Amino acid sequence: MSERGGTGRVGRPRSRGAADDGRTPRQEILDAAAALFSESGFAATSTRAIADRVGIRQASLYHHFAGKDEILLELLEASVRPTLDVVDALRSRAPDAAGALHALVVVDVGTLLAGPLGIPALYVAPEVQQPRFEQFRAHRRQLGAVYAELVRDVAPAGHPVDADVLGQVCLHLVEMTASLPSAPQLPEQVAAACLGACGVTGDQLAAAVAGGRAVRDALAAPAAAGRH
Amino acid sequence: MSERGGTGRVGRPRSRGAADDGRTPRQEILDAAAALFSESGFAATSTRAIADRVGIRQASLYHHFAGKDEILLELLEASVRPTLDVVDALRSRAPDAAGALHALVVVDVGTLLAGPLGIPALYVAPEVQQPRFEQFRAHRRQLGAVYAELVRDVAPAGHPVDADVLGQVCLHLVEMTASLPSAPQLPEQVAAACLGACGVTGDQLAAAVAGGRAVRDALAAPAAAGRH
DNA sequence: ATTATCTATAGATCTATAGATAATGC
DNA sequence: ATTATCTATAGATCTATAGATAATGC
Repeated sequence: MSERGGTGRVGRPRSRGAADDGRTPRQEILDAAAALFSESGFAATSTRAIADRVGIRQASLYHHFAGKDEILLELLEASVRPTLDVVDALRSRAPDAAGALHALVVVDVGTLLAGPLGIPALYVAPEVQQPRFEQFRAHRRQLGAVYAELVRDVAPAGHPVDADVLGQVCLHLVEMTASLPSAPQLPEQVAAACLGACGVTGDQLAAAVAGGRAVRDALAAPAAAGRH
Repeated sequence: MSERGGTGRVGRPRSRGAADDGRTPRQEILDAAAALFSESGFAATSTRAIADRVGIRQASLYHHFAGKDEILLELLEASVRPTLDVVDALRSRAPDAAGALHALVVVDVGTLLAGPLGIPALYVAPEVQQPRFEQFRAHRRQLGAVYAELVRDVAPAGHPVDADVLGQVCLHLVEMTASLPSAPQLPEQVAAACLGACGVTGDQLAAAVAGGRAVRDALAAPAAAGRH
């Protein structure tokens, strides 16, 4: 519908010609910034470096973003939004808390592994704790609250770890996964580690794995129908 | 032996008089830098800000450190050195791998909680992954190797999480603890979570807790004697 | 003489704005 | 007319060095 006129695109051409995949300039900037933030850190990455990597001039960034903060904020939000979008459907379809926790971890890890791998490492960076990124942190807290609730129902009575601590533990384990060397079934492994931390191992763990798989299967098909 | 002359100290006095605790200027700088790095991040903290906090001029930092990198490197090293120093004695006194892992986690978490709480969050920061901090990363890897070995002997056959993954999991859990709100018995809680992730819960966990405590008790007294 | 600080500053950034330019769209 | 880019640049940093200064130590 928009690909009418042919080759040309609106606006002054770039001096270094645009290497054209389908990405919008905005997406090119996000990709370049994600790579550089992961390599060098947010504060150490200049707007100049981002623009160079995209192949535009430094000032041209400001046509697409108000500043560096806005770029990082969008990268952070993009890393939690897909999981938050699916969390209600997931919980409503789960047979029990352990199945829900397993499925949530698998989905969340999968989402993070699908995005730029360096982003979750920035969640705990001091920069991101500052007020200018409060919007992202509120979303992450929202996700953390879900982990906390599930964990409370999963941990057996007498388990020597507080529910609050376990919630944080699961959240962090999920987020650190993107920094790990890739391993087969990584999302499932991390889910098993989380359940273990909550005191669920052996046969109970096997049951939770099955429950988690069922939830994800249930999500795959009817979710699309439910959206209509 | 050095406190002879009385009140005065060598060198030109500070313009804002030195608020004298026992700390050396070098330690004052480390403390100020740790606080600022934790609040704002390494790259975002200027040498000016550090100097201001200490109460000296920016240029005076360079009398004590070659640059900002050296300050961070020392903070990082100070956070792993105590645990590395004790790890051999700890392993040799442990009844089994589970007891050793429990004791190691408790000691390591305790060490990190005793230092500036923001430092472990910097371990995963992109800046610290760069070659200039290789010395610290080598030490952290050394500690990580110990976790990996212990975990290999702790996890029961058929546990669905790879030993490599578990080693990283334990290391990260230990390190994230310093960012948690304080909770009673936090080091022991984290140790229990690590053992759980390795598939050890219930009675086996209780045994490991007892083993871990025995190791730490054994370390407390004879270690001092053994050093003579 | 030695030490720890100071003042001053060069050179290298880095961010964000103002305004020009070269395309397409109507 | 609208859009996406460009060029140019002001103003604000920030790091690291050079050299002066004000203490103590011998």
